[in-house]
Amino acid sequence: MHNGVMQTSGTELVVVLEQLVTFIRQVSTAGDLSATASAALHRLGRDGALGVTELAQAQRASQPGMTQLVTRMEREGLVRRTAKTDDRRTVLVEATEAGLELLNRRRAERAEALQQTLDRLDPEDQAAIAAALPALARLVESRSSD
Amino acid sequence: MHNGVMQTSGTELVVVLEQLVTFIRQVSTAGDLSATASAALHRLGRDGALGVTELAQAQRASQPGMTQLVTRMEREGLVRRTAKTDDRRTVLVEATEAGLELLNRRRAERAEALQQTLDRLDPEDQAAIAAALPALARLVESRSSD
DNA sequence: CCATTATGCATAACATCCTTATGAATGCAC
DNA sequence: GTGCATTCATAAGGATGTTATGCATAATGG
Repeated sequence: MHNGVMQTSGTELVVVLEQLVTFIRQVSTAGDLSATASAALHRLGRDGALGVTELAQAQRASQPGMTQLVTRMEREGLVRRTAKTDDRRTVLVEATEAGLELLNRRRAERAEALQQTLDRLDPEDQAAIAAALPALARLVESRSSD
Repeated sequence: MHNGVMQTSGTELVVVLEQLVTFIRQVSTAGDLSATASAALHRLGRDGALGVTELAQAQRASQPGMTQLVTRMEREGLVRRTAKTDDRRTVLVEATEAGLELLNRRRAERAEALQQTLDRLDPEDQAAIAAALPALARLVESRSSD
């Protein structure tokens, strides 16, 4: 490549990401989750039990909306409400086994679809993407800690 | 780890993309578009005028749903309905200037937010991402032509 | 060339999922 | 304890999606 300045362009990255977003959105069909439901379940899978208000803020959703979403997901067996021992106002929400399994299934759907597309690329392109993965991981990492 | 080949992993890419997706979703606030509206407008901006049914299929939405969405976006001045000369059943939908401008504004929002995060990365990470951009562009390119 | 069938869009009725406003229970500060 | 803050739930309504259906136009086949 160049040895000069390799300017990383947010604009170019956004254009690519926009298309990957629609791609991913169309591929993940298992479980019939709304966007908010998917994101909330994802969060619970990563961070463990959270309060309803906490979860709502994390998803930029209203607290009543999150209460209702939790009720729906609870009815479908994806999450469980538990009491917080030291504060009886708080309701902790955690993913059930079925919820975690659904997450994995959806991720597998996406991964497989992506993999098929990756496999059709030139080896050099595949290598370039593979080489950028750690950097992209750090990008989202630095993002989530604000 | 256990082999020498630089294997591009769909699974790892999906994990990173999932987080970038939520990031982007939270950043794009201009115009207050639904996910479907954003995707449809994006499509119109890229591919020009399309029929309502065509547009619905592209977004995996129902045709009546797309009719209603087009009606709403038309009311907001984002798209325009025009007649197709050689088939009077078909209604062609195209983005207006205001629609295209809104697309650009949303993209700029996303790009700026991403850029700020990119700027905080190590130069090597920035370079790795920049180097992977053409490959990622080809990835989505090969995707959209199916 | 006319009857039949297919296609494309719109409308109606309804479901889902979000919002704001508000209430009830619990915790905290004084 | 009284008053205020916090947390979740409920109620009511709005936005946005769905399926079922109708109407206009086009294509097809005797």
